[in-house]
Amino acid sequence: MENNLNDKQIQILEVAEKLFAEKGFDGTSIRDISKIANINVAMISYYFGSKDLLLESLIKHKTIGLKEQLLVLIAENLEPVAKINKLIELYINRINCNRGIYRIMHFELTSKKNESILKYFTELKKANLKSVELIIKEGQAKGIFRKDIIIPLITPTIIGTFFHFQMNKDFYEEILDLKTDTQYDNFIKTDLTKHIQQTIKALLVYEN
Amino acid sequence: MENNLNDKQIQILEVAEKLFAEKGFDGTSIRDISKIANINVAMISYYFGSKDLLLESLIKHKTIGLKEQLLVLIAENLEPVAKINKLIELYINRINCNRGIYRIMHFELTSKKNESILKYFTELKKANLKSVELIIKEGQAKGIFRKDIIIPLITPTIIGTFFHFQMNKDFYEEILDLKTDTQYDNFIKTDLTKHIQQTIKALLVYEN
DNA sequence: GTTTAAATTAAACAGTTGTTTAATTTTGTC
DNA sequence: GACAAAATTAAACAACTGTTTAATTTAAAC
Repeated sequence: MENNLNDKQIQILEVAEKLFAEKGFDGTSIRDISKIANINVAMISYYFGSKDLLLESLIKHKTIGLKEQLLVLIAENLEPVAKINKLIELYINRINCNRGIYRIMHFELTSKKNESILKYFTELKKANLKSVELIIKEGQAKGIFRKDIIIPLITPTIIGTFFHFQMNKDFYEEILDLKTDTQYDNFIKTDLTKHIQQTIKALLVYEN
Repeated sequence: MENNLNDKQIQILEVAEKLFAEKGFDGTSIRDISKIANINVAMISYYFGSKDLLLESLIKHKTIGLKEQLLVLIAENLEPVAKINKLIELYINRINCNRGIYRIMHFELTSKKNESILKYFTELKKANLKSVELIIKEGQAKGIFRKDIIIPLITPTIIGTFFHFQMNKDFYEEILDLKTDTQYDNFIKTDLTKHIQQTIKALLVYEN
């Protein structure tokens, strides 16, 4: 919760995020980090206490603000479908801008059983789920969305689709002929986002 | 491709899969493996050459047969929707039975740039995509499926949804009140599978 | 300018890592 | 039972791991 991070600490976190995302938490040594960040190894222990606590700081540093973003969205006066679409955009954009950390969150946190950070995550996920629930129930009350839906399974479809795509970046770049990073980013922002929105809409509104 | 693995080698792979899935590739030492598998450390190098080659053997050992399974499915005489549903079931079942290895595939293989194994995977994915393509185009030809769909994005939705769910097992167990492993497995086999099938069907058949 | 705290450093620490060695045991073949 | 190949072992290897130490430099406060 504390934000007392100086520039040097943030710089270290930046490097750590990049390396953790590239090579995994265990695959990255604090000497790797210190070398690229151009600092002494001891500085990491000095600032963060340990490698584990460094990860904890990193995650907290990168996830603050998400809850607020969701609350703003919910308060907006939008049609249910438009609201869901905006939620999807928000998720994709958020994850896309913080590729590194979200990847770490998925991969490392299932094995690492750091009690403190695990609780933090559960709370984050619960808040997310509550937001999605609110939006969908609003749509259901208005008679626009189906009612035979398991709401907690909506998020896996949104985030899971995006994640699987990101996870297989090289493959989809080849298959979809996305030659540059800009093309790839564009595809995410237009086609992939639309695909997910279309999917969720079809699922929610579909009437047989 | 070679199947000349004796019982002891397979036993080692079994243990390795379990540990890699639990603690990651880098998080698992060959001593961890040898201890649990009740063998000498040197046996791993003796049988597989190195830790990297052990992973390679493991992956190849666990993915043989997938391509054939898909070909059988395609040849079946089924309605397009039924075929897609069966494809989804096949994916989920396959991944569910090999949780460990699929998790490794996603997390480790993006960082490890083992040329040989990466090529193997690309080929596997291409074969998968081709199968999906065949089924969907069949449905399109019959006028049942929409034609404005980016087919390569179907797989991410199927597998991504499932994966994200698996990745957050503890969370969903709590949220959905799944108290035992049997309940959890049951939920996957019924509700989650149905959710994904419903999602894909809505996406493919939906007419606005 | 002196004093005090913070920042930074190189070196050392004790474990662990993947791998190799060389010796020994087990197994199969004749 | 003798021989050769395969399997198994304990020990050693050098490199790397996260962390701590104690000394030194820098910055801030007075």
